[in-house]
Amino acid sequence: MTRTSNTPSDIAPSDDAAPAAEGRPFSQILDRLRGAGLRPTRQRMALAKLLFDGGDRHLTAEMLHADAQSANVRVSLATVYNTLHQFHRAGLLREIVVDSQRTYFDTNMSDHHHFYFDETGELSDIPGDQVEVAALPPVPDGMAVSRVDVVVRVRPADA
Amino acid sequence: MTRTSNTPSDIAPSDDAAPAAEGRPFSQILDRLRGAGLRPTRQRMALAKLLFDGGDRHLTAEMLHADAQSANVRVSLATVYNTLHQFHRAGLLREIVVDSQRTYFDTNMSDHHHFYFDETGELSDIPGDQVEVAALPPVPDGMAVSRVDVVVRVRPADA
DNA sequence: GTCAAGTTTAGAATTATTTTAATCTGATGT
DNA sequence: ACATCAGATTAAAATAATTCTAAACTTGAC
Ligand SMILES: [Mn+2]
Ligand SMILES: [Mn+2]
Ligand SMILES: [Zn+2]
Ligand SMILES: [Zn+2]
Repeated sequence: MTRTSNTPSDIAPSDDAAPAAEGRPFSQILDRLRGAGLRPTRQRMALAKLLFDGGDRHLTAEMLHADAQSANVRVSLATVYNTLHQFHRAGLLREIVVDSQRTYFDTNMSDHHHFYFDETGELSDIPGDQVEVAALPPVPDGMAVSRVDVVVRVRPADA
Repeated sequence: MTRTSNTPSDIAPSDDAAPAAEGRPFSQILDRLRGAGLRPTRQRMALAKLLFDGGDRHLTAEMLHADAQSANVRVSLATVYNTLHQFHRAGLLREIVVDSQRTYFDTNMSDHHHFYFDETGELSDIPGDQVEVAALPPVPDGMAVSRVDVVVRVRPADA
């Protein structure tokens, strides 16, 4: 039992023998970070947990930061930004541009597109197979497509 | 000849009998502004000219402001922003989001999509008929599609 | 020409994000 | 366990795009 100090004991101020309301996949997250060459620090672990534990999410740095505070995780906003970008580079998150003035990160890495609700600034997924982008024109010389984004902007239908 | 002071005489410091190198469509622009319920002020006329005189363009407020300065048109950046948004509301310009941190305006109002060159931050048009977005999923209840944007992100092919 | 409403603008304010530089922590070697 | 240091976190300052404020100017109508 050579445990140095790896155990993330204070990720949330819960009892030691927590009721496992949501918290098994520690090793999963750990592996994910390790696999990405990122040290599993307290804050990265906590953020990863918040990000990946509950289904697909679209969020901004501010939102994740708020989430963290709610969960009694102490992280600076700067770290949230750092972490989001690192996760993005590591291929764990997608960055979505639908609104200048707000950068969204998407935990859903599968091939898909988005509805964007202009009013509320919210995003929702459109499964990749429900949109068909047919017949792309030839890509400019020496260039390669890195991604095709389809954004369906919607607003409340009037009357 | 009841001309009060409508003649935009100092849009550029050129001779009075200019060689017409590029400058006929004054009435066109005038009508466009009037039609949009916007007073044809010196700065709006000048900006409209810069915007609509030479083919399709994708530009930011800063870019247009620089353009104006080059053309010896004195406009504040605030006015450029105001004007771009007014033109947009009036349906003379399209606003494109491809890069948080930069708002592009597009003088091409026809139905079309875009290539986005991540490296350089440039945009180029893809004619509407060269992309087919087939099979959109049902739009969420009470919502109506206001626009479908397809952005093909490209980058230099490596090797 | 007069006047009100609409415009322009300098400069301050806001907001999202990045940078700085100092401090801390995790991993490794002993 | 202990030292060590590259890598991580952070408070605070800096940046950059955009918007706001309020005062000064134009426009269009009468
Ligand atoms: Mn954000
Ligand atoms: Mn801009
Ligand atoms: Zn998504
Ligand atoms: Zn365009």
